[in-house]
Amino acid sequence: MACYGPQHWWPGESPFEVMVGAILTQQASWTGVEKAIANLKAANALSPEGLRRLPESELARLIRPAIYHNAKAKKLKALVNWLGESYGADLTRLFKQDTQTLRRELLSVYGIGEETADSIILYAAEKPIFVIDAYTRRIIARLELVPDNISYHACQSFFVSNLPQDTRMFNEYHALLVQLGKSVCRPRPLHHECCLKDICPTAFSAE
DNA sequence: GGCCAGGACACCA
DNA sequence: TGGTGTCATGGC
Repeated sequence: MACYGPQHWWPGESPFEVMVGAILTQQASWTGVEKAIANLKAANALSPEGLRRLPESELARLIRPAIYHNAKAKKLKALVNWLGESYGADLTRLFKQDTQTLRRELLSVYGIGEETADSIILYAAEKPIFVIDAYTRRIIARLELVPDNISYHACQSFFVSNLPQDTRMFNEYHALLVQLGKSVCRPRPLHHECCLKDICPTAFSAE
């Protein structure tokens, strides 16, 4: 359990940094995302206003290590423009809405899909919602807890119905799933699942 | 040199 | 509505 202890996942220094990271990490490794965020910080542009005043081409150049830089520059521009126009770039105003309203709002923004929206809600707004990513799907499919072709919503419901509604729990559980998912990529036995059972045994008793 | 990583969107049948 | 193409870096 020690090696899978508290993961301190999503190392963003601010909610806005988490939001930017959530978009940059789409189909990308975190190492590239870290470099892109470092570039934004160095350019003093890691803020809603900072990104808004940055030309899209320059923004794309700065986030180049995160791959798909042109597409993601467009998405980040859409995010900060929406934030400015709808919430005066005030994240407190955005996050004080109830979870489902916040989710609908985020999903209306170009470039934010279900996983990205849920990541923002959990890690930036710190509201209890379960993030379903490729690793999570891979693991529960391997464990035959759900059908292979399960939808995002159904997969999310599986965890929500079996876990306490606790932000820290969802945060830690998701982090552990990603760590486990990386292990599952290699031909390694699934004894790691004991870590997840340790946190919430009920999730694994429901088959 | 090839594969793949913490997705989302546009387009088409 | 579901399947497919596109985006397009960097580490291993």
